[in-house]
Amino acid sequence: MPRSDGYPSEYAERVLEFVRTIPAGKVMTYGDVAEYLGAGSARSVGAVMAAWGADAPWWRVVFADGTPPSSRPERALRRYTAEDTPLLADRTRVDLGRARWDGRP
DNA sequence: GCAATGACTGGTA
DNA sequence: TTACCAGCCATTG
Repeated sequence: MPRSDGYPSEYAERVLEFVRTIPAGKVMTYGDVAEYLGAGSARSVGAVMAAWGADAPWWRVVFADGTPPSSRPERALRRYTAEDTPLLADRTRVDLGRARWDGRP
């Protein structure tokens, strides 16, 4: 949910900008985003995604175990199929061993 | 400004 | 394996 003033904080903008740089077929964990960003924490990144993630590829940011966030996991799984993101055998979690982005082009 | 909230994580049992 | 816990910090009321 956006701020009542309708404008994201500077921190939120940085998070969203970085998430948009994650290439299709790759993912990062909340903790990774915070680390590469050099600010905040996994929890705070989650807060930003919950508030502003709708305008970003939120399905490319997952829990540390590869589980996609939100109350709409089916939406995320559909994206992974479309982007050829590697999944685990159960097809409910991302295979972080192969899909985790190192942050380098 | 303070307290509660949560799309987090790693440790412990 | 699952369940629970303390620490974490931007956001909200």
